[in-house]
Amino acid sequence: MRAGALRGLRPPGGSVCNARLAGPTGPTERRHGNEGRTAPARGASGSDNTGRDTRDCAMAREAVGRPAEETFSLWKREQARLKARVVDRDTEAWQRDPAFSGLQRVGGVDVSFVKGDSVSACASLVVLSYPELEVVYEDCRMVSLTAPYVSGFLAFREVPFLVDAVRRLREKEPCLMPQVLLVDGNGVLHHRGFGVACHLGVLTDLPCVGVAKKLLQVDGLENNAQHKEKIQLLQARGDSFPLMGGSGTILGMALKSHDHSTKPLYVSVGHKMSLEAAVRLTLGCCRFRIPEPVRQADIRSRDYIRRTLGVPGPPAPGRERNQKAQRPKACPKEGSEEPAVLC
DNA sequence: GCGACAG
DNA sequence: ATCTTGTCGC
Repeated sequence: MRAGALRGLRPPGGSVCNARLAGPTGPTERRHGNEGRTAPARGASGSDNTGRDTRDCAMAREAVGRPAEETFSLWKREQARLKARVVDRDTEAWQRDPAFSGLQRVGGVDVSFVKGDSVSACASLVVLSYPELEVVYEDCRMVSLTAPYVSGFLAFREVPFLVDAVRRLREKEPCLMPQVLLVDGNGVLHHRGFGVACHLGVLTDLPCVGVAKKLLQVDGLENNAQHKEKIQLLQARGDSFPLMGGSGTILGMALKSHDHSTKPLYVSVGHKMSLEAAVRLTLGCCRFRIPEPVRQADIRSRDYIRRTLGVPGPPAPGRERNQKAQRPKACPKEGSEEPAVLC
């Protein structure tokens, strides 16, 4: 990688012992459709389903167990409140341009996990030049998740750390602020029309696109035989078909992003962008099946975890990898081959 | 008991 | 998300 252009690398953050957001669950939980199911338990050894383990270690880990029903009420209210701020049309000039001229920086975010742990994770934000798709900024940071994964509420688990990353970028390298973010997950293709891509978009005020690897089965959408037939009809990179919800609204598009990929991507509007532009941009960012910004965020966050856990050395002092060129350049060298992505 | 389930 | 070896293909 071009170390000279990378910034924002940080030592692992202190593992703050956050209090759990939601208390242990009672046996009277009610579930609605496919939503709101608890993530698979990952107890060290024989895990009992009595909810005991979350009690015993309530101070140490969290993000396990099912939140109280009251928490879901709060989360739903918050989603409804923020949903009113979503803009589902193009707001920037480059979005209307066939070649996206004017677009220079595309961001990608992701959260990767430490294998046997549902709390420790690495949140990453990368910025790539467009259309070169070269990484010009990287920020990986260890975080302690406080909320468990519950389908329909992914944002409450991951978004706070992604907003933090955007804030750090805004403070330290505002010139590298991406003009759009590709998010691993859905936008308006969601139980309540407000997925993680919308959530992050509203909180950062950045255009966002939701890119999911699997179909979220909501509003009548099903990964059934008919859906699979449509997928098989996708011939070449760029082929797509609309995902129409029960109300007749188009919630997103299934997109074949690579000539040799069987599974499509599920693209939906996050914020400040039309579905048409979202699909076109996603395709413009694909060297492989996964859009490069999201792919790089994923690769780098996993590498960060591997390096952080793999090197037994002192976790605190011996940090700082080869930070060759600290300054990527607010002013790249004359005649440099650096893509012109700066302000 | 089995299956479903954005990440 | 993560657990996992080889395997098929460019």
